[in-house]
Amino acid sequence: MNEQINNQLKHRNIKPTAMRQLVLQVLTEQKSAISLPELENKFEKADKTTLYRTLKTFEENKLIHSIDDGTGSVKYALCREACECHPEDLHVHFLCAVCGQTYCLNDIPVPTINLPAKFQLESVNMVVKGVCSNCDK
Amino acid sequence: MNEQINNQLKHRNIKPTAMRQLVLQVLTEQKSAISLPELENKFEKADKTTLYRTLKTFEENKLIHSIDDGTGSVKYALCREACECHPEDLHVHFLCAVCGQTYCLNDIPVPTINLPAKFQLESVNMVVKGVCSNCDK
DNA sequence: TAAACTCTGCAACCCGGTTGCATCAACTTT
DNA sequence: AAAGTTGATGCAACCGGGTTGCAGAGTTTA
Repeated sequence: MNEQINNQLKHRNIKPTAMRQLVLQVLTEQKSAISLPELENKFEKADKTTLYRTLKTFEENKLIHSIDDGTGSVKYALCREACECHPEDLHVHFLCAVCGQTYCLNDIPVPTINLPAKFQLESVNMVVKGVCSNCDK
Repeated sequence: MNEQINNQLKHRNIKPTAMRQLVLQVLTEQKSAISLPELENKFEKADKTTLYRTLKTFEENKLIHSIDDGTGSVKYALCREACECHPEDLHVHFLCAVCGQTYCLNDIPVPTINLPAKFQLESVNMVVKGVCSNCDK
């Protein structure tokens, strides 16, 4: 049993059940964000609802964050350890129009926006669409 | 018959049928972006498919642009007359977490992003979520 | 051990979006 | 004007992601 996985769950106050360990394992192995339907396919036999609720639990506890890249299904990716999902933690996401993968551009923070008067900012979703370095050969 | 409406359609090379005139009329009256289900409700008797295809035609011809604000239904808003929906035409959108309305912040262009090497940019979707000036009383 | 609680799995549902197909309207061609 | 062509419209049905209700399995607590 991977101790690292359990520590991550513990760190976010998530009870480490077998399902959750497996799901976190899969998420850790991903290089790009993964959707619920994609996650389903990673398992031979796993219930959609359980995976759905697992992802929700992970998101509520800020172990992962969700990305709506406009492809029709929300994708999920691991948060960095210190992440609290506040506006200052947010980064840009990149959707490749060729391979359909969505990547966290962790090094690119979401630019600050000067909103009109009396507009309060809570969060920002910024998705850049284009061709990724893998597909631009 | 509103001549203005017909000119707009003509300007974008869209044949001015009765349905299209009506839909454009509704879109023109909106202060915020409108979704397909919302548009359906604006009409007593109108088929979802027709409205759907009308919006698609409008979008293809750059009369309107679509906004995925993460609420589950795509919203649409009029483009400005000279808009060609190129990256430099893009502006920020604002979703109010209280009233659920989505506004075009036409005066706020999407900030330029320096992508990693070999990443090509096509377009950007930037949605700021918060509380709008109407709800912040 | 019994009670309380949480997690899991199945079934069913909701809803936005989309497609196929038949019909209708408008515009061409002869 | 009749026939033919094209595109727009309307209906029905479908698809797929997301979500909820509920019962049963597993875990924790007293």
